[in-house]
Amino acid sequence: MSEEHHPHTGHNHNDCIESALETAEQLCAEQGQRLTKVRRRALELIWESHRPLGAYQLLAKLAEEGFNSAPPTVYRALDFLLAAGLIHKVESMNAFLGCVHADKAHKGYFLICDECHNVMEFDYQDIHASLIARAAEQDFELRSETIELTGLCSACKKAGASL
Amino acid sequence: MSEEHHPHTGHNHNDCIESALETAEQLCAEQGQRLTKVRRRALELIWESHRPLGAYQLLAKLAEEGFNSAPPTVYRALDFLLAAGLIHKVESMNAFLGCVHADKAHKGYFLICDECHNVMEFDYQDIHASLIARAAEQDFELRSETIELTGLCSACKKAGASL
DNA sequence: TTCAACCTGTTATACTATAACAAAATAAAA
DNA sequence: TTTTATTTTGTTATAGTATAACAGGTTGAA
Repeated sequence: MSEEHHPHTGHNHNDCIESALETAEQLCAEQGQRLTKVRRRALELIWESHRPLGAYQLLAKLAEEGFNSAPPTVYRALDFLLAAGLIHKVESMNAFLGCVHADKAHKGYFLICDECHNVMEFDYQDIHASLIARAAEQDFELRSETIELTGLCSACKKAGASL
Repeated sequence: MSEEHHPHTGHNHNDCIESALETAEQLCAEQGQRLTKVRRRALELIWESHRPLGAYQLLAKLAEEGFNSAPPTVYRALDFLLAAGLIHKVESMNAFLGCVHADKAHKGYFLICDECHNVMEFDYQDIHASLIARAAEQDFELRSETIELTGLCSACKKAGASL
């Protein structure tokens, strides 16, 4: 596979994928979870995509490689990866994204570009704290947070301005 | 219709519905938008439900009342109401909820109970400001926010504790 | 009244996700 | 090592969510 540079951050995405997979192996080993072939490959394919990947897109890729091509195959793999905290689901897109902080418990907050559909994950303690405080005022016990912000990313803003 | 009291806030929900409908009429009139029969009734049915209502649940209710019962009917009404800011979509539930502040532009932030599936809308300027600031740091121009928090509401927490 | 814009009817289909049960693989116990 | 229990995968079917495309009707303005 050739080196790829992520359009927005300019990092080497291959390194990302590798390190994500290593982390996943470790994490599963520690917790006695099995990162089977299909689960591992699903995670890798999700990471190889710069954008969130839909379940059926993933299914098609897996099918090309000889994996079973019925929906339950991919949804099971996704359920496993979600439960293990290795990926996130972007609810507003019905799509899945590699989690950049799989090694520590965290919530996924996303910036989603309307133009290029790239997604940046960010993690912010101050926002998290505000949300918890807000919920507590209503006597609400917070369990999970879906924070998905859409708009224009830096690159697309520049591209739009130059038209 | 009999008086109903909202399970969580104890308010008279009928008053809510009435005032929501009035606001909707006004808003549409001001903006030269047509609140047609099916749109009006859809909005009313969404308000009559204490919980977010799925598109096909809404479709069934409309069909019972003699409206056309094909999916585009309900999705068109929903699209209109969403665009007018009269309802919100709860992405993590694929369901729709009356907007409590239709008269002023705002983002919908939700507390969703895992047990009873009731949803509370809240509106918080400090969180909004934090999110904008966070996005700006990434040179990201914010357009819309999806904030959906799940957990246990006050009532269900008490019910659970007494088991 | 004629036109243009908008709204609705209708059929078909695409996309997203899960139920239910059978078969195979793996891990642990005997 | 054989048996047993548990987990994972295969397979078929179906449920649930959403839109495309085009025809027909309504509304309001020119």
